[in-house]
Amino acid sequence: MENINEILSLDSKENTSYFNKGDILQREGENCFKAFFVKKGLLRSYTIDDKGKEHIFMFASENWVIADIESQEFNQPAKLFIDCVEASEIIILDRSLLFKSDLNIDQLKNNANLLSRRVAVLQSRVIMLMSASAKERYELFLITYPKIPNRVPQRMIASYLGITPEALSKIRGKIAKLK
Amino acid sequence: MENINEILSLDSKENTSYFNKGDILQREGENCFKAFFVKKGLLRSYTIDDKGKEHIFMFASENWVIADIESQEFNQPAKLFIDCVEASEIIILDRSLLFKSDLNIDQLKNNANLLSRRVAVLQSRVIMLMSASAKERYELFLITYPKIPNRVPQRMIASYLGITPEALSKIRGKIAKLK
DNA sequence: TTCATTTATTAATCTAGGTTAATGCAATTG
DNA sequence: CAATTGCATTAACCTAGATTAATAAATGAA
Repeated sequence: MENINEILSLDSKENTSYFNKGDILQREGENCFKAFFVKKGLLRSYTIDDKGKEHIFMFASENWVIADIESQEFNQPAKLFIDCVEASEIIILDRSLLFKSDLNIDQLKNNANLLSRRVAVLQSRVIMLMSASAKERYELFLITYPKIPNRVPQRMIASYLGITPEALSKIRGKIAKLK
Repeated sequence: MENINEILSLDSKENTSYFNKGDILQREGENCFKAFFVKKGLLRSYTIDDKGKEHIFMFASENWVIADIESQEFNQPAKLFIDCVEASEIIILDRSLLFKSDLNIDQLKNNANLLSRRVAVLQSRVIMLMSASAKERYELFLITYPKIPNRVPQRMIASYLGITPEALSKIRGKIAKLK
């Protein structure tokens, strides 16, 4: 198998793995050379801090790739857990594919585009976290990812926004009252 | 001029621009197709929110590239200001260089590496903003970027950390007292 | 179906960090 | 040089969101 595009374009079930809701694909502390392409379902990546609190870094639904790029980039054990929010069909990719020597120009350009898009998304996330209130972040989340709220529990959205479920509930109450 | 590596490897002064402290290289709302490679000096990128408050997204010192990748990626006018914290020598690059059709494999791989590194840095920034206290973020900043604090005013570090100068001053007071 | 677990909501407190404001010091500028 | 402007610090007060806790509804397992 030569590259990501080839792998993903294959429609065979041979390279697809099937997971149940709650299955853990990657744990903190493990070696991590894998990326996970979501054919169907919904994954999330998250840290658990010293107080045992989860912080969701990212959701990945259909046609997204999720991975602990920071740990891979610096050759460290995983910082992120990755697990299934829904039963999911996943293609497991090896990170080395991104840098394999036999990739052609188009494949490399495609990789650069994927990474560029990811930088863009993270840039806007950092700016939001620094400059917007919890209510503003929630409202932007609803606009940016309108399908996610129907698929994940409230408390995970709160975790993604960097607030507690209680705070999100209060915000939702306030928004509902205004309408 | 064919690609970034070639441009940067040239030691001529022809492709270098010279700026003074405070000079603005990019303003919010402008078209932005440029990236700025820092040969010497220190740049920063930042937003200004609706209350007029600055939020520093990134510093770039020697050998780093700074750009508003989000706006470029989504073909939007710039969200970020970019200006000089110190007098600086800058090579101005066009974004299209990243995707030019005549780039060779090694150049493309180099681009992918740069982007990958950037994703990694942003991942850790997001996780810190979500899960660490202001004091923890400050202490990590000192470890991660030990040379920056000597070159920028306190208030810019506060802005990078997502807190006010007053809060940072209080934190520094507390740390100093413990020693 | 029943029982247990997870989830969402509400309310009473608490606190990290924001806001405002005053002071003393650099650093620029004319 | 004086004079203005910008910066760091301190302190009094304020607030968004955290914490804790109690309840009720939804989900899921046996």
